[in-house]
Amino acid sequence: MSDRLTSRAKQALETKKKIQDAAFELFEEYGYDSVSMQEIANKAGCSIGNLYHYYKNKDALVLQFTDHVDEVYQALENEIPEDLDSFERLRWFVVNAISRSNKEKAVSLGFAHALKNPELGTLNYSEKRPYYRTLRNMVRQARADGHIAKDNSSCDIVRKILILQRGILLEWRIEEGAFDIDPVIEQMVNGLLNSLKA
Amino acid sequence: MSDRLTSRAKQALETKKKIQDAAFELFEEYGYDSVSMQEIANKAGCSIGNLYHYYKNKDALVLQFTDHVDEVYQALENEIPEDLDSFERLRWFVVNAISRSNKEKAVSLGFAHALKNPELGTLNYSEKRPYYRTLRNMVRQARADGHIAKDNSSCDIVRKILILQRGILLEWRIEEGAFDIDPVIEQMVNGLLNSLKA
Amino acid sequence: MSDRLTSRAKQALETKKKIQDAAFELFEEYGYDSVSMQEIANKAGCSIGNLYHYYKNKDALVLQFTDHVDEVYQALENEIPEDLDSFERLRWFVVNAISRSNKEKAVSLGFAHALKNPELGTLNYSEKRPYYRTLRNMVRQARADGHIAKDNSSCDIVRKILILQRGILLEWRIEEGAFDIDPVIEQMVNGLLNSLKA
Amino acid sequence: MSDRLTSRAKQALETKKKIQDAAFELFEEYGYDSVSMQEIANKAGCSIGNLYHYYKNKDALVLQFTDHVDEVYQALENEIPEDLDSFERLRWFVVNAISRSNKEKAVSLGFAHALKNPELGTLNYSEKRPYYRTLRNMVRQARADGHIAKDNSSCDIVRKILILQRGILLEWRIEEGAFDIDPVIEQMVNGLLNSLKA
DNA sequence: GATGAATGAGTGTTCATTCAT
DNA sequence: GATGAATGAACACTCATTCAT
Repeated sequence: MSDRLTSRAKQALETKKKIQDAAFELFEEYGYDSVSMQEIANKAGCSIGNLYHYYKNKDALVLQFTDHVDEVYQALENEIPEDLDSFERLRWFVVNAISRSNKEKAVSLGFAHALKNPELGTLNYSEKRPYYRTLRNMVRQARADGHIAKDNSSCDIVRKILILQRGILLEWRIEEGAFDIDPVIEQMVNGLLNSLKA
Repeated sequence: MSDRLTSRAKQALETKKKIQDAAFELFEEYGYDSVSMQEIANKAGCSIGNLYHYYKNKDALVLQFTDHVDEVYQALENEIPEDLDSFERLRWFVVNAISRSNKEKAVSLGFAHALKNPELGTLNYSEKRPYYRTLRNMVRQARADGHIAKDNSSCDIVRKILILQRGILLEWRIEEGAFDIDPVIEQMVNGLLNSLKA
Repeated sequence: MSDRLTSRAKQALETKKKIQDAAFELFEEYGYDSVSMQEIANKAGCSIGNLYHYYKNKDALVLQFTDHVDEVYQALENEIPEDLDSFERLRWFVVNAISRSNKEKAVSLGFAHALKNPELGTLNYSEKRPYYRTLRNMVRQARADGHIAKDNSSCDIVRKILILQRGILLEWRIEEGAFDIDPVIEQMVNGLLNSLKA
Repeated sequence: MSDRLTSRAKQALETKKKIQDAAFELFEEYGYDSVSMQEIANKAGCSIGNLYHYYKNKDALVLQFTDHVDEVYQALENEIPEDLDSFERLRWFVVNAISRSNKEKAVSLGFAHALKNPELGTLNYSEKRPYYRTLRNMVRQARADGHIAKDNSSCDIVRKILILQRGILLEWRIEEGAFDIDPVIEQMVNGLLNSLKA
């Protein structure tokens, strides 16, 4: 009996995974709006009804990706090399956050989704979003430590970093990856942060 | 007789204007995809059929805005102060192009539309787009005149400028205009161009 | 004054002719259903409103062609050579009626229209339609004169003639004129009439 | 369990049948173009959406009928009595093909559809259409066996047969079945074939 | 005589979602 | 757990027709 349940549970997990993957790939290729639940079901090899067994609605399907976004950044925060000063920590974090935004399926899909659905406010600045809070704290620390000129408010600096990040990700989407992204990130982040230096 | 004709023509122009305005405002607020022809007709105070009397289809309604985009930039090119050197010309043009992108209905709606419909490739880099060509020529000139370090290719520089422009416009859209955009443009463009200096 | 009216009247006739021709050519090429009033107006070089000035509605536009159909047959009746006996008169009339059906724009368009709009009953047999009456009278006469076997009712014979006529016209439409129609008419009519001979 | 599945499947089949019948009857009565999907749904007693669950689009609804046309003729070919000579085989086949064209829903609806949509070329002569190929082969055989006068090419003969077939079917449609079709078929086919005899 | 702006019901089609099985 | 039949509102778009000018 328990064996059977286990195999059931296993199958359920597998099905959920299949749906997840199918949805991700289709959203990635055609965009949220252009993919129908039927198509996801077909690709996942299950019925429409089953889709709704695992996800309340279509939005829930895409939210599972965007929900991981903050986890990605939080993981990154823990990877910051210990021996850097607050300014170098900020530089390291920003460069790697942008780079990873681009490499992590979850983040890049979340970004694409947010672009197409601005009314959801997914990208809006909010002190509650862990990523924004982290960024702001790091900027504040660097500023407090005298690395950054005082005529730049931390709020403005965070905004400029976000502008850079989004500009790069957007360009990457537009040009469909037709350039070498890491040097561009490095150069532009350095350009920005150096221009803020005390 | 001529008065009568005029009054008919006038009314027609007014109706077209009403449709134009209604479409623009609805697209601006809810995005192209989320606005139906019925809603535009309602807001314009006319029938759906009349919408199609003036515009071949929904796309034609949005294209009337986006088609003017390059004209806006071309007009700007003619406004560049005469007495600047090639580097200052570039700086002036980029700062004002971004600023105007944001103020001109046509450009900002075109940008929003392009974000939602990346498959149209409206924003893709192409030597044929006058704006991109102008930008590239100005960068080349500044580079040829020795204002820009040779380790930056003009292609890369144009890309970085576009990244900045799009990042700023996107942030402005996301935050719904909740910050002072002109200083941000000025500072970030300066930051970028200074970092490229020879 | 009378000159002006005359020129007005002339212009009116010309406009009507233009509309007629435009409608005919478009119906001929694309079929009644696929041609819109707007397209006819464009081709005729006038406004939609003017179309309705001359014709009550779209049906009236096509009916002007079909209304001429009976005139065509009646004209033909008067052309029958005088010196033939009643059987030969019938043969002559049927052969020429079919041939002319195919050559006269009015008839061939009327036929096409009737095929596409069977619900109008345009082709239905009716003692009132002059063509059918003429045909029937000629058959009766030939039968009365002993040229036709009595086991064929005139009603049946008329039907067989119509079957032949319509079959040929239809084939001609289907194959878009890709065969020599007159010999086919001659041979098939002869084949039919000979098989009816007393 | 299997009962339950069966009942679901049964119901689905019934619904599909209902849609099929509703579509057929409406197309038959009013013609393809004049029947809307809404009307079919109403008559079938289901929603429009469900129509599209079973059929990709309106065309698919009519094609299910017309697609079977050649099968009907092929089945007929296999029914030809064995002991006939090539001329009698031809006569048998033609008489029965016409008769069956009229009795088989598929063929008669296909014919009606083709009449209304000549641009589709459904009825056009083509060596690829099995029915035309069969007909041609039988004519050739009869001709080779000396049953048919050499001054008639097989191509011409096939055309004449088709003219007869279509003329009869068309007349039957026009007169809405108001005559006894089988004797007419028999007599006219005999009349034609006898007139071709060597 | 002539214009064309305006109407609005109608078309085929899509799709997220529900629910009986 | 899983199915897929069923829903129906919504969409972009068409077009014969009217009527003020």
